[in-house]
Amino acid sequence: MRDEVDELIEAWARERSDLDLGPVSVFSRISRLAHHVDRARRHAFTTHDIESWEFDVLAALRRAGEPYELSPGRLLRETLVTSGTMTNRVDRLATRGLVERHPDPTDRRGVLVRLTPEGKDAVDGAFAALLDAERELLTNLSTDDQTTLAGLLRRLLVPFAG
Amino acid sequence: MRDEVDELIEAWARERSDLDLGPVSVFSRISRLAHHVDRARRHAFTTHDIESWEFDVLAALRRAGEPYELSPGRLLRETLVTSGTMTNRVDRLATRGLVERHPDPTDRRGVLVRLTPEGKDAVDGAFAALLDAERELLTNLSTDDQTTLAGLLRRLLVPFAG
DNA sequence: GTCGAGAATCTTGATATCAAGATAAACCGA
DNA sequence: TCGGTTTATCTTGATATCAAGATTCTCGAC
Repeated sequence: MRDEVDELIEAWARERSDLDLGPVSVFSRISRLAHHVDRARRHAFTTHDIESWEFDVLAALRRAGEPYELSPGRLLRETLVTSGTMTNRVDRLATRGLVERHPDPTDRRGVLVRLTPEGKDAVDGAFAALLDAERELLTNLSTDDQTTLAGLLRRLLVPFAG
Repeated sequence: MRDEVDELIEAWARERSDLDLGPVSVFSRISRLAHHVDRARRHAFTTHDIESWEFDVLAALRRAGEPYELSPGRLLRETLVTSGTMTNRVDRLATRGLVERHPDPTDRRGVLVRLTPEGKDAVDGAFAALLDAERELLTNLSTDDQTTLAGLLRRLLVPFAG
């Protein structure tokens, strides 16, 4: 079965038979998959009246466990955005009542962002919907294939750790 | 070897042992890899005074082959952006002299975007740099592993074709 | 031929993001 | 305890993107 990237690579091969296009077969697929999955995710969240960026923040707080509290700095490292973006996100989530800002008792420069009960309900509902949608996308792969794939992706991701 | 997503999944498992987190192990890695690769790509392009979005458009024209000409509609489907975005991109590339707009002789609604010689040089140089950078990221994988990975990713991507 | 549905492109307005800089507090060596 | 460096957060200004709508043209049915 052919995909969009097969065509892309054939086109390149016609024009530049001198190049090794191996990297393209991996990274073009990763980029394009990320784009499509992003759309699917956004769609899964519409039912739950939540946006992808909101989920990313709420989920980081949720999986941190009780008392569902992290600093903005920690949140921006978890979600791969810049500090300005995180300030803006927390502002808007606080306006919606899904998180609250509290002063960090151990560091007067610091702030702790805490999930409200409403935020916890929202993220739990959205996460269930997200898992359902993503499972749907995996139907073409056996459980073993999924494990293999996750393992190979991990090996690409390790160098970016920390 | 552990990666960022292993920690993310362990955190979720601590909080929600009732959920099957299989999909996360695949799609979280794909999203995060896309983000990191995007940064690496941007960095590879800085030397060539070109931006990622510029490369995406120029590359689509380049691999189309002589006369390096595609419609805006075709370009936006290749690069997964909306029509407003493509209008803006072509405007800026034309200002830089890397592409030219020509009327489509067979359809008076239509336009053809054509690569200039400067645009061709720019994209060929940038592509070489991109392949080098991406090859670097693949050093942890054998050729066989890369083939396996590309094959598994293809099976995820096929449903999005068309 | 004419009309209406659909297609191709561009325009507009709103928005989220980033990079760089500002501010304030903690830390640490002398 | 003082001063300089680092850390944490927020602010600012510029920019790229998207969604929705406007415009212009094509094409087939009748």
